[in-house]
Amino acid sequence: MEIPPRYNPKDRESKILQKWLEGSVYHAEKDSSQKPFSIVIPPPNVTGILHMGHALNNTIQDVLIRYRRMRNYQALWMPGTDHAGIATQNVVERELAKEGKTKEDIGRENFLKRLWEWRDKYGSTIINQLKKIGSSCDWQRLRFTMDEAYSQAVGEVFLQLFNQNLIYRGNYIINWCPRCQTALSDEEAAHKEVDGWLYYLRYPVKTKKGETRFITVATTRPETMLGDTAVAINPQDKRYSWLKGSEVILPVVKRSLKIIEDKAVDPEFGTGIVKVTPAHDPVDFQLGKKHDLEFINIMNKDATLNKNVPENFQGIDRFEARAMLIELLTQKKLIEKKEPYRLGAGHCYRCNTIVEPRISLQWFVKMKPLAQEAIKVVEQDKVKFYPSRWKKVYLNWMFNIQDWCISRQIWWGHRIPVWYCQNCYNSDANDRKGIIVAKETPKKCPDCGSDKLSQDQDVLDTWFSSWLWPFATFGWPFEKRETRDDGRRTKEKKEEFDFFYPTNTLVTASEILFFWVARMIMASLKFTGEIPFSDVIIHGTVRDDKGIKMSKSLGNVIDPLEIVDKYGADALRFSLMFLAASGSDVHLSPDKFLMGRNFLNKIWNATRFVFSQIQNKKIKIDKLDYNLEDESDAWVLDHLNKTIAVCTESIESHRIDEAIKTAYDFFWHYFCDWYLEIIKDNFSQIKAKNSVFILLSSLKLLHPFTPFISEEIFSLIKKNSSLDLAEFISESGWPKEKKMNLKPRNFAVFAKMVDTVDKIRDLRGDLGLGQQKISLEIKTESNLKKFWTRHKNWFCRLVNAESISLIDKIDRVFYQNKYWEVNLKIDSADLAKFKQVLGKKINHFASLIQKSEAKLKNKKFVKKAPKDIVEKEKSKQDDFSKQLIRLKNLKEIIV
RNA sequence: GGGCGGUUAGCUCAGUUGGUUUAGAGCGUCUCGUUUACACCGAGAGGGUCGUGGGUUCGAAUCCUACACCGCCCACCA
Repeated sequence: MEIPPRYNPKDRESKILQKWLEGSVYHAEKDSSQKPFSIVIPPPNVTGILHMGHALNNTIQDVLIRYRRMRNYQALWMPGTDHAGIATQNVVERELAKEGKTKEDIGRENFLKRLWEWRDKYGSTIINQLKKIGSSCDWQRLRFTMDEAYSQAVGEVFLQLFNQNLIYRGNYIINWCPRCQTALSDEEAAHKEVDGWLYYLRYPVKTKKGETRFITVATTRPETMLGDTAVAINPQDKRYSWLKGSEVILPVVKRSLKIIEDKAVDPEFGTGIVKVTPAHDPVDFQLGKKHDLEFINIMNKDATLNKNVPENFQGIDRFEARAMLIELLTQKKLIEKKEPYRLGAGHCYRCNTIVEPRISLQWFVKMKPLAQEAIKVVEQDKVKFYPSRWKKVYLNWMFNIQDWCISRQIWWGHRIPVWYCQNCYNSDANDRKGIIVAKETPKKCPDCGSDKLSQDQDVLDTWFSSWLWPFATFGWPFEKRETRDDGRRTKEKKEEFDFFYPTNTLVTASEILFFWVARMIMASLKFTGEIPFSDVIIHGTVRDDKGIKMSKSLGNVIDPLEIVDKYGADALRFSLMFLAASGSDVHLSPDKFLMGRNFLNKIWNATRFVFSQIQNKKIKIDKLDYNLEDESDAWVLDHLNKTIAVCTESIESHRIDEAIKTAYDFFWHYFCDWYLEIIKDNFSQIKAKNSVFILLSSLKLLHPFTPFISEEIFSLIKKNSSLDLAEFISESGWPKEKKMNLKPRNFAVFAKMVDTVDKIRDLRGDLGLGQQKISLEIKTESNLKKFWTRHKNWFCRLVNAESISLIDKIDRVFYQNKYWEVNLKIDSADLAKFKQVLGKKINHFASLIQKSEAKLKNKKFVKKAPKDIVEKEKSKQDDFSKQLIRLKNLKEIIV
């Protein structure tokens, strides 16, 4: 067997991936003999291209899934993509624009055709990328939110909610994106601070006595004044009591404004008088409803001003109109002043355009009734968040939940399953007459019998389909059809659903806690009567090395696929998991991935070493076993056992970074740096088998994190041994602690030996010995002499010594512990330097002793602290004193 | 305005219920090393009054409190 000295992931990963996919290793099915474990993927947008956030999110899920799979669960990771209404439509619209066309030019039907074509061509891009980074989803189950079966679920949910009066249609103020030309939910209009101005406008007033006075109102959006229908003051505000009975005239428009009083007006802010624009401000909208004001919509869909404003403003964009107005009002001396002001403005989460509050006829879901149960399950920890602080955030949002605007004025998505009777439907009426909600196209209006029906033009918010993801992906609802569109019978599907659902863990970023996680909990409880998942892991945001969120528009992204290309998917995954402490943000720079690459190379070379030795010595590895030849075997096994325990416990408690750090540390710093170094010149058959055992155990521990290299080496071991191994490492089981009769004293003594190596190496440095060979004199108790003889060879090699003599009388002690004292015999040394070091150490120990003494002299400490702590302190002090004496002696002798 | 998180070595971060840590890791810096697994390596060094001030305690990086700075989320101050 020829193993090259460098691991080259590029060659191997694609082949391994191929093998996995062909072997259907990641397909899970109902199997009553096994326990289920399931995760649904947060479906990436079909338009998605893998970014670091995806890599982080999916690697965490993959670690959990691979771990469970190895623990012999039926581990199902349900994959799929989201149709991403606005985002996808935008992409195809841009494509059309390149051809000089708009979607209106080609019509709805053709446009949808284009969208499906686009999806078929590019929609699997991100899926292939997920495969490339090793995501072990059950790819046979790939779902899409606009699949036929999935769409059935969406329709069913709309119907149920409508029938239960939880969906209604009405004219309300919503967030309107003038660029996407659709309504948005509150969550989709991200509030961001914007530098702007607070303008103080003067409105003329005709008082009861017929005088003309002025009032001043403050606004950040002067153009909305064209839609003003009132001014409001606080009823307590005596300054303006004179206003009652006067007439306020809206400048430019010359409309008479109502004067209303409302507690909502803060007398402290601005001038204490508010201009009220009921059709273009959420607060004013409420005021308008309350005080029965006139609602004047002044904007078109694209935020140009409409025919309800004076002619010279019609067709002008809102911001241009603002500038024009300011100029005009300035001329008329109707602007008192302007102040710089930071205001919060909603931005479209798809295109970042400032949204416009606008009244329009939309569909809404009543959320309060849905929230009740979803609050309970989280309060009672039936659904748990990791880290737990998100619980509060979730609950706070739930308590203040607002109704959800679900209609979107776009074409790509689930068409709203509503038909209006052209004969008897009246959109202004507050009843449901002439509204037909159905899953199939209805023929006649049930109210009047007319056959003139027209379907709602809008589609549903994308999240209205993704909130069903944990159960709709399994084929819910089950009652309605005999067979599913994938040919499987409904009964089978239902059984499978019962087996895997509720799912176990959801892994997601905090950004979609409200968009998605909260809504899934509500939908699942409502429609399946169960929680969708019991654990929610919320990971951090991926940032660059300056701490700025990675985003394409800022140009500070690191492309995960580039990292895969350069260093391999394993390196990408390893570094991400190593750096991602639970819940905290991940700061990345390209060099962070070197850590992963280097580690892979280390694994590779450890394997190379073990197998080259096995080959050279013609050792046959025919059985996977572990034997204690000497203390080194016990010592390293003990560490392996601890590593397995910690790793397992860490993954179970969602502390993934800790798991990988522990495995890494063991492999590199115990197995490679010590065990392999120790056995190098004593590579016996037992040691060979032990090495293979440890290697295999380590690979299994690492497999969830670095699946490719562990699979590769696993099959390499399989090929080059007579071991009876499973075909894939994922089928070979999770490592168990190997119980052996390990005598504690044996590895305690051995551990001291390891420590002695460290200390002698330090001394070599302190003495400035360079490459000088030394010889050692060791004084130890007689029953440890055999022990020393046994380990002499490797010990000399690791400290660069020629010989060790075991003596009974020692005249100089460079190092001591409770088992032995060591003298270094040297030809020459840098004594000045050493003296300095000794001085430093003497001071160090002196101060430690002082601290320790102070503690022990403190009667309260001795009295109140637990006994073992006090004992420990005493022995510490004892040890320090011994060291101090030794160092002082040494200093005297050596000088 | 409310809430949350952070502040530990030059950088990025661990440090789980206060005492086995004489505050650790990775990267970077410096020194030494090419002894046939690995220079994508090995051996070592330097570097921290754990944001600041109080408090609780025998004992605080760890718990409480106030403050400072940084970041995030929510909210209808026009």
